[in-house]
Amino acid sequence: MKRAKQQLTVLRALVEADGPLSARELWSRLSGTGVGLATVYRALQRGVEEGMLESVELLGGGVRYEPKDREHHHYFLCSTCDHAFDLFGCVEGLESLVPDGFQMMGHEVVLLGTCDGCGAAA
Amino acid sequence: MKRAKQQLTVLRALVEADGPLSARELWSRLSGTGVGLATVYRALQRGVEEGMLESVELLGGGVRYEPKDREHHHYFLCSTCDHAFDLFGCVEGLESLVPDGFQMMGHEVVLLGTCDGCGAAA
DNA sequence: AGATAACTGAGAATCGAGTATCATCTCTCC
DNA sequence: GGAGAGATGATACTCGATTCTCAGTTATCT
Repeated sequence: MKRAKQQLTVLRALVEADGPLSARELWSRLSGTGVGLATVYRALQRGVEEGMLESVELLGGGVRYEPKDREHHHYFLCSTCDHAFDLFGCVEGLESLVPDGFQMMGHEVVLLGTCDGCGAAA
Repeated sequence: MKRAKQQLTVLRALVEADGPLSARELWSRLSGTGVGLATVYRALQRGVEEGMLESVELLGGGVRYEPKDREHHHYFLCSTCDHAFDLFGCVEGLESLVPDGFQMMGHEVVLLGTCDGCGAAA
């Protein structure tokens, strides 16, 4: 097995994904390449430090990572396979929800349901 | 210290809160009453089993609990004090984000920023 | 009062996510 | 070819959240 550019392997997998991936999720996609979990974490941490990646937190706990160059977007979280998909576009009317005295700095929208693959299989 | 209805004490604190609380958050609000952390967890678990409570997961990891009888609502998460506040009202246009083949069963909206107290103090 | 079952608090045990360590490997530069 | 720096994989470790265990407490019923 080749050793050297494992971190690139990790970043490439992230760029090719259709949504943010958790460290474990990424690792399981790379099983077969022999990349260690520690290397995945190292690559992610370094990607964030260097500004190429950003971490996102959705419902369900874990932190996920994706390339930083994507425009503003939200996520669809499949309750069956637990995978998060990017959704481009945004919603209106959020400001009207903010109570007096509160300062809104950002927002997060997550749609829940079943994805293409899981819905078809069910 | 009286022993008997500690579980009720826990549930009452949850009903009086202005948003969902995590087990720890709830426990710290009950410090002074002598309620143990295990009792808080037991009360929460039991409340969920009996259908009085529901657990919600927001960004930031932890699970929070709130009474189940509240109407559809969303949350404002204060990045300073990390407390979640209920927001009543909802947003439009979510369906347009759903990709073909995906089935949306629900959605979650979280506004991020600083709450009344934290914003005023800053 | 006495018996019994449910409840409780404290702390130990468990679990998963993420980090640190270390010996080995690979690349680069002489 | 050899030395040194950085990268790597396996694994031990840390940390926080949650659950389990157990002995003592309290409520209920008689």
